Amino acid sequence: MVIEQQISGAVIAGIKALYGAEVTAAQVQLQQTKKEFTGHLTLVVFPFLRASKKSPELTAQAIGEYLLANEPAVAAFNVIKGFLNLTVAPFCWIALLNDINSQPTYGIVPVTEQSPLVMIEYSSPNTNKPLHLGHVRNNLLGFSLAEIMKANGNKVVKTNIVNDRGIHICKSMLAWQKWGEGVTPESSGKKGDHLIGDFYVLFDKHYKQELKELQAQGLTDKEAEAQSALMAEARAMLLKWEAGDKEVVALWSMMNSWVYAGFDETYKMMGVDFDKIYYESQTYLEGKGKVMEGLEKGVFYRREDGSVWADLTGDGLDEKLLLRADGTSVYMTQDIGTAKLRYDDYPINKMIYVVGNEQNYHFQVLSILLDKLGFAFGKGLVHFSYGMVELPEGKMKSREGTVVDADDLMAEMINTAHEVSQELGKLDEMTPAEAEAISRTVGLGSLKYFILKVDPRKNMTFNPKESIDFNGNTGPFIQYTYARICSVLRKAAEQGIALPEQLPATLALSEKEETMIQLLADYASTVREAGKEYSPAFIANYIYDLVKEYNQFYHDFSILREENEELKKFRLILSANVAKIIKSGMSLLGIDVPERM
RNA sequence: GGUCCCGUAGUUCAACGGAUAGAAUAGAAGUUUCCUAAACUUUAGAUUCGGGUUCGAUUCCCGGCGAGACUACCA
Repeated sequence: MVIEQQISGAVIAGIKALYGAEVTAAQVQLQQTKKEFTGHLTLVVFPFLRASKKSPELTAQAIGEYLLANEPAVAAFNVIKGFLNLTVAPFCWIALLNDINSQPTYGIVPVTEQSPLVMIEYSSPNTNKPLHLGHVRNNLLGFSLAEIMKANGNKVVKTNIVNDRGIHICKSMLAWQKWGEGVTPESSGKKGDHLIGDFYVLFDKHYKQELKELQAQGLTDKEAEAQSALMAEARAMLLKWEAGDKEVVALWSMMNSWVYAGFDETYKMMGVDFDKIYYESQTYLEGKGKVMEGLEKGVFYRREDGSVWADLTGDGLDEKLLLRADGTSVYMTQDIGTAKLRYDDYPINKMIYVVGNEQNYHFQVLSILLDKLGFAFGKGLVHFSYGMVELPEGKMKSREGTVVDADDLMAEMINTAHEVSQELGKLDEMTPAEAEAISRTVGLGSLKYFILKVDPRKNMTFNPKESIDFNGNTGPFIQYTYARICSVLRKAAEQGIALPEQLPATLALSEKEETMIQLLADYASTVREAGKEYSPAFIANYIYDLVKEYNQFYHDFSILREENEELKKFRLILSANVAKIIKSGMSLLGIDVPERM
């Protein structure tokens, strides 16, 4: 914030004047003063002891006196051990609030023609099963990250690479042909992605059964797998698909279209979207050319069996297969191909992959390979690696049926929100449509905030049995505060109170009010930080702090009953700006805030 | 075996190397003549262990213990 920079500059000048030493801005540690102490900002003086050659207390005292005499923004100071607590002059706070109030998009850096272009890949589902809790974290993080990058002045292209080909898809197709021919999403009343997922499970069930029977005949596990007729059929189908067999491709297209319709519904409910979707079926042959190029340049090498490899032992990694002996691509080859396609399509300055941390190794390798192949962006690619969502009993396992389905989860959250709202009597004066909308906003807000407030890199635990809280550090708590501020502002408008654009600098504020302004101003640096660290959690935790502080403020001061008109207007403007920041910050998380609830 | 992550109140999460490690929940006790009580106030409770670097370590380094991921000619 502005005041901080100003004082920071004064400190640098002060050290020079007092001790003749040059210090960098990085050495000036200005942090918010802890609640137990008097002051707004605290300077840690330990880094300056070498220059001052005095005790921490004396050094702090000297710097404090210098600032008091030379920096008008500093109104008072006190020294505790090596910490110099500074009190900022009241007029600065009013000026700061006036500044924030004059900017409808405070803290947001505008995107211009010259802004760098960031491509963010996220979601990237398989078309053989519906989205689950892990995808929910991916989607929410990806969408929020895109919003945060935009807020930091980047052009953003959101992209999704759909894994729509391969043996797993064939399994669903085969199961449908064998045990469900004629069934459609309409006839079954199921969402397309769920229907296909069911067939995938059905295949697995029959396959397991077959293996069991083969093993009963005395075959080993491996022999049984090799002899499985079902698996052989699936493989045959994949070959037909790759050969462009009309019937197989037609079936594949039809079933995929069901899945996409299902996914679209889920994405819509979740509130996420994409600017450009790539399909693996259209890109999986790309990359081969690049690998051959690398082979010619001598970056890669060919083994006797014809397979192509990259030797990464020089980078501390292993050898990596890029083309099978039969010349077909693997995952890595495809990622090289899609990278090339994307850079052909867009002038990308930075590429961010939102992919779980189980693929850390893959992206480490990809980065090196792209770099070796001469892609300028290779080294700079960002693998936004997020942790797993675990259940109390451990990792989600589809085989054990412990997967939490995304659609079910969202429906349940909305349902719970409805029940809680009803119990609290919040829905009494609403039409069914309004009640529905509020339940949805609150239920989804609760889920989104629950996931986004956690440091993305860390694994997190989700307990489906204990539904997500609506009290405390939660989405609804923030939404509620927002709605309440809206209500106060509505009442003020009804009373005909007109708010001025600028507040007079002479207004005397309490400590609490100054703290609120300080907190508000921090929004800008929080957004910067979140962009730099790729962490929506910073935004979430900041908003919570702001809201918690505001709630106490709200209770301590009766805004509308304040008799001093100037003060009343100040508090209304402060409240309006808190609401503005809440709305802005929550939108960076992809969470709606209702004006009434 | 190798590489990489992680370990903080009962639980879920915080803490650029900075002051007495913060919140929320669950527990105990309170606050509705008052702008929305999904709120507020009080209370009790934690850094896996052992070294090192530092004025100062939850944070950085080394080692032990514990949990997880990766180490596929799957994607």
